[in-house]
Amino acid sequence: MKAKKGNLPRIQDVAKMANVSTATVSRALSFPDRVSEKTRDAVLQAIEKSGYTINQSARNLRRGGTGTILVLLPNLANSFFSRVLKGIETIASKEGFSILIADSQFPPIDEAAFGNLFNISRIDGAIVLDGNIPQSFFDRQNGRKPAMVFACEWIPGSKTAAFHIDNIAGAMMATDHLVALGHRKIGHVAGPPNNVLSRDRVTGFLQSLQKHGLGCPDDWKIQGDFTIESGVQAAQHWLSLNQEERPTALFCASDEMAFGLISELNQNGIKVPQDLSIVGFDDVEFAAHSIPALSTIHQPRRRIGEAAARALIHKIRDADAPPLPEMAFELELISRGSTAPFSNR
Amino acid sequence: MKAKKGNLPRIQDVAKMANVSTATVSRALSFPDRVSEKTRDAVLQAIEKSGYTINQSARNLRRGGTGTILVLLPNLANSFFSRVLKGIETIASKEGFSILIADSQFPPIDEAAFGNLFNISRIDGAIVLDGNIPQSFFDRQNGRKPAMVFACEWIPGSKTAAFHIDNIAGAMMATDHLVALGHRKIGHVAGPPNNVLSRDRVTGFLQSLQKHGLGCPDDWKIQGDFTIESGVQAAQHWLSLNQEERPTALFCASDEMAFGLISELNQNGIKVPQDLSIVGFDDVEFAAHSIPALSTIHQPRRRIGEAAARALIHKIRDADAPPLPEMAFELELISRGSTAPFSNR
DNA sequence: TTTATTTTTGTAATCGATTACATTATTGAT
DNA sequence: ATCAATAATGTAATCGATTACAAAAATAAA
Repeated sequence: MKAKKGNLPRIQDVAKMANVSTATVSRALSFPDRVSEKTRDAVLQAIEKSGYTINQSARNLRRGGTGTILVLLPNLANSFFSRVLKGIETIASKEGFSILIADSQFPPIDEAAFGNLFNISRIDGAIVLDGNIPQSFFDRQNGRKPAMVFACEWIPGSKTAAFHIDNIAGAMMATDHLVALGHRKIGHVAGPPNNVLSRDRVTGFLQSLQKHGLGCPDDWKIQGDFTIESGVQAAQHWLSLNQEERPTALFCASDEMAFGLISELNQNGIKVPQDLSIVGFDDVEFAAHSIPALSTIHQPRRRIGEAAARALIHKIRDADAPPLPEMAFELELISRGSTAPFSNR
Repeated sequence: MKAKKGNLPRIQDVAKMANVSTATVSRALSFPDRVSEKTRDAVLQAIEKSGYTINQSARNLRRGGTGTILVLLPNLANSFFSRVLKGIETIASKEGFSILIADSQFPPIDEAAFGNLFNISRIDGAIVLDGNIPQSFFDRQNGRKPAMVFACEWIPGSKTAAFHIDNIAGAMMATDHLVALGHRKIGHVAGPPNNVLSRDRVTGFLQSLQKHGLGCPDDWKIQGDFTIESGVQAAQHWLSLNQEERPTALFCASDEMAFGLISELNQNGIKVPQDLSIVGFDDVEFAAHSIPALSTIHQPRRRIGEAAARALIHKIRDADAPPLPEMAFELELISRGSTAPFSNR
């Protein structure tokens, strides 16, 4: 009962075995109802016996779709994204899509590489988690483009649906928390300057200060890039400031930076939160288990991933359907051990 | 200069535009040397002008390959894997392969889902990072199977090439370190019992103890599952032990568990390393920045990923070629702040 | 110049599943 | 029992690129 030539069994082989036409086999697989029970059983049995599996390339070619969605993220190694990915995967696999994952920063993606990935013959749609892809990469595409949504990050001004939290509000919550604890000298460790998230978080930070009649001198605004390492550098910067004029609290635009910061301060004998209060952003898994546990803004990463995936699949299935309703993702300030009331000492 | 019907431009359209046959266009793309410079330029120009991109499904169908490799990992959310992934991606993209990533535990993969993924018409090969896939899933396949290698984990007894460190040696290094610090009462927080890594690490742990004439009562062998949460539970277990008969040092089979452990102990007033020394395993990025910084066994995750990808691609290109030479991955004990010499107090 | 060799190009079959359309079988209504 | 309507199945064209084979063009050798 082998397929001839030592090759894989084809739909032809199954058809012959079950004494039906290839069309019937195809229908038995794709539209079971359109086939009588008797033949369906025969087909299924032939499939089982032959070990037939569908040839995806052939199906994709004929159907003009791939059942694959691309997830483009800035940094695979950053644990922040893995939860979002998990949300995407949950939905995608439930809906019968595979996901293709690519890292847009490493190796840095150029137009050619992008064009090769973001191609309707490879993918049905894409979820883009990187707001720094040049808009021109998308515009350059001819013909039918894959469906697309943004998640977490987005390109400002783009019309494409984007699923993300309100970063300004989040930053305000974090800063308000520090103010409420009695801090008046509050600094900020920012993300990379060309990043939308960084910008919104700086904005929220400043809005909160303004609301409370506080200001922030330039050297309390520390430039980082979301990595642990840049948190370490931020600590160096803080240590270099005049002891009397240092902030007594810092809002970090990411948990990772907060960890680097706290660790480096600790090496230098500075205690968090006694000497300095720190709030992070994201509530990565580890935040609850660091020492001290990190106060931070929780964002529902997994739900963001799920929402983005749902919206994308919706768009893939019917490009002209009205988009799914926007949803708001709730933020939550989680107060843990890294923040404490201001004390004069 | 549009393709007709509002559809994507096809190779036909390019051919017409460049006044050559489709065969020539195809050759200009796949074997530039087999085409005269003049026609090549004409073709390239036509491609540029039409915005043509190749239809991958058609190419895959005809060529009988997909240019895609699957990476099957147990848990996307675990930061351990992201570095390995990065290594895989570096090589894969350099060699012109895309990677398809799937999570084997969530949602738990069943035979049908596995068969759907691990299918020669979808992928050219797979890198499997999960040693708990039932062997039967692989055996059940008919016909030509995708190429495959294991990385990090593997199925004991399988003939398939596997790229991983010597876990027994690593566990011995970790345990030796504790012994060298003067500890005599040493416990172990193990990984999930059905996991090859756990088993080898337990073995190495016990071998080291034996070498030094030490033993380990059963209630110093704590069952975990590699997660932070199970580290927290291990701490509870340790705390529940009779104060006089507790281990003074613990070897954790993963850094994640060590973090959970240290954090929970800290909550209960136990200081690491003063009251208890702890070594982890893996040297995840955060290990250098936790408080205290974690002593651990460094494994070159990225290089493992690269080696696995290289070997797989080698196999894909020529299934019968002799396999690439095995390589040893060096381990390193990184001694940081979580371990200290035994003191009687 | 003529012939042999090599390079370049074209024609048309092919990969394997899907589906429009045509045909046959079945069911139900009268 | 007859006809209409519906269900089930089959035939063959099709998706778009690749490539075996054949033909034509260019180059080298005589």
